[in-house]
Amino acid sequence: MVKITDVARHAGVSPSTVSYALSGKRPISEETRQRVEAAARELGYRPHAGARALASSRSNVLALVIPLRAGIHVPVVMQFAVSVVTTARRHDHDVLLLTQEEGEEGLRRVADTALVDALIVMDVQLREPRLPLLRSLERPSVLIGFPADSEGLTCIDLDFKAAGEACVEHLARLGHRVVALVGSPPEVYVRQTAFAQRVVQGFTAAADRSGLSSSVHPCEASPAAARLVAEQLLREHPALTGVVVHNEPILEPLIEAFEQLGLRVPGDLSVTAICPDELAESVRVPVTSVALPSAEVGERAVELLMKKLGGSAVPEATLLPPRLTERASTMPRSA
Amino acid sequence: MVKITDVARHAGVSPSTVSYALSGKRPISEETRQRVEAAARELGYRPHAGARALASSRSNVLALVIPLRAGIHVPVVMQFAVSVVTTARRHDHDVLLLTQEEGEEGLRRVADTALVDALIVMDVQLREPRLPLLRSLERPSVLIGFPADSEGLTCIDLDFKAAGEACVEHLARLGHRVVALVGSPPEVYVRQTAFAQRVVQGFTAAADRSGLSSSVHPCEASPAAARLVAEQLLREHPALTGVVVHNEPILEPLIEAFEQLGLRVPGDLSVTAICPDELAESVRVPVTSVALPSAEVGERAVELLMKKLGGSAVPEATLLPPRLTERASTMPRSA
DNA sequence: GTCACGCATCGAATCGATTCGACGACCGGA
DNA sequence: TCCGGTCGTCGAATCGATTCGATGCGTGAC
Repeated sequence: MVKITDVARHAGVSPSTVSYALSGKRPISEETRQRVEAAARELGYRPHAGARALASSRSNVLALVIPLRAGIHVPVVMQFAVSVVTTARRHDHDVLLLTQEEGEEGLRRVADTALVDALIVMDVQLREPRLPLLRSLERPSVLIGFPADSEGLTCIDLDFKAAGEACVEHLARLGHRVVALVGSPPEVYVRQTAFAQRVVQGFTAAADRSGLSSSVHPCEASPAAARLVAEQLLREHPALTGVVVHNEPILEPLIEAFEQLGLRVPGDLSVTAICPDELAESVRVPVTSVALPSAEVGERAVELLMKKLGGSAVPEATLLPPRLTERASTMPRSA
Repeated sequence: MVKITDVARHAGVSPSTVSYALSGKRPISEETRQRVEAAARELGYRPHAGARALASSRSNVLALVIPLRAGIHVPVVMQFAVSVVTTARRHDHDVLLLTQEEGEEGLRRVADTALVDALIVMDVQLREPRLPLLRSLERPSVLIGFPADSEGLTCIDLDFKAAGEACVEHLARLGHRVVALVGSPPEVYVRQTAFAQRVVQGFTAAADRSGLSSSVHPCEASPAAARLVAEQLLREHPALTGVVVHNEPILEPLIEAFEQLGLRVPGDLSVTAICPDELAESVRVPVTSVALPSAEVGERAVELLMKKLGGSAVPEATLLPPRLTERASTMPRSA
């Protein structure tokens, strides 16, 4: 292993000068800097991560806590994770992967051992048990999602309430009067996952405001369950002409089920969804949707952390406004 | 931050004794050990990761390189990653997440800075450009998948060739004479992903051995593409009664397409797949399948690394034998 | 010509653990 | 009683960087 003293000797300067030349934390003459850089390059010098962390009390590693529970759409998590890693690398940081299984003890461990400088926590619940811990850690964190009491924490997410509203308003504008929300599996609501509830809030509020008749239907993430919900909807709400889907895996099966029941999309039924654009576009009938911007959320989350690490203040709440893209699955209600 | 000297003082011993008491690397009297442990617990002592890494030249971190390319089934990657993290934790290690985007430079960086002790590389190609680098690193690695020349490396994966064979043999045993393989998207073959090719090899070899007529059909991962392939199969191979699917996202759409074309599964067409059990069971007609044991592969990969880190020799190749589970999608060919 | 100031560099302390060699106490055997 | 050998503990060196304070040199002002 080549170390800083090797570089120093090779460049004819002291170790501290090497450090300053490479980090730029103190002015170094152009000529010396070039010499140091050349020496480092020639010898293939790589600062030892542990030594650096010890001396600088910065590990340049972020922790990312990912969920692994049922009812969460895996590709979204993955895309988010990739975006976090990519953005972190742009800021010269690496990413340590933690599963939720580790729980609070895991967070405490990586924070207290100084293994990481900061934390990103996904899948935040409305009543989030980890909040006291996160507040007490000496390391900054960013939550993906909004707990009930986010006081003193930094949170970011798509504005799911506004997303629910946007879908309803879009349908209302097209003249639909009876709408339904097909949501996530029941367990997602039972454990009070924040974003699922907010969609319901927005959906219901906007429907009430616009005087629409509305109903909410949780649904398991299986094609069979989708068919059941489709049948139930037609039975219980015969006048239904607008559907909002917030459940990625069943988007396509649900539309198929409707069509097999004799309803054309969008002819008889307009469908909108809250899901990744990629998914909305891959359905046979491309679906009008509010994008789930996982990549953007990941990127912004890392950037918030970097600001906090840099000592800057950041807003406690960052709500990304919904972006609705019209596609082939919605049209004005036929008279 | 509470450090080892604090614990030492509190327990009335020297720092080195604390270290030995907690690590067990030297015999310490039962009584002192208890005192040290009590002190550590009371003060909430957590060894500083950087300091520990510097002194012991072990970071207790593994690197995991995940693919992010098209045509790879995301849930499999995710399940694998989770299993790696979980197993690593059991061995007191953490996991650093790298994307393939980082390339060789990323591998070199984390290895040379001693940020990680060892590496796990997923999505290995037949002609794998990273091999020379991996061989030259001073840190052990495990590859998920088999490159063409795996000499001197440690590789592990499902035995995809045997998996392809198992599917064909199952169909042959049931009396089917004309079989087809619906495979991964073309780009997966073009870039010579090892596992995809091996399935084809096994499939073809077993079909030839059993005197079956066989054909291979790459397929994009979209329902529309599945429908096209279904139509093409019926057109070009009217006598077809057995299908092997090696493409997770289209498993369900493909079966639906067959049924819409008037073929009953398994009545007219027996279908087997190579995919996670979970997926095979969630299809409307549960599919006879060879399991894709991502969790097991992840676990075994970590354990191989731990052995290597411990100085033990490990086998260069670990091929997990295929495990075929009969479900509702296959039956003997009707006369 | 002298003094003060600034820039570039150096030396030494520091970060917080692990680990090696040494030392004292205690034991049993001769 | 003396000696060799364990067992348990300590002290000091070490890992490889960063960072603070100090120093020396050159420059410009008076």
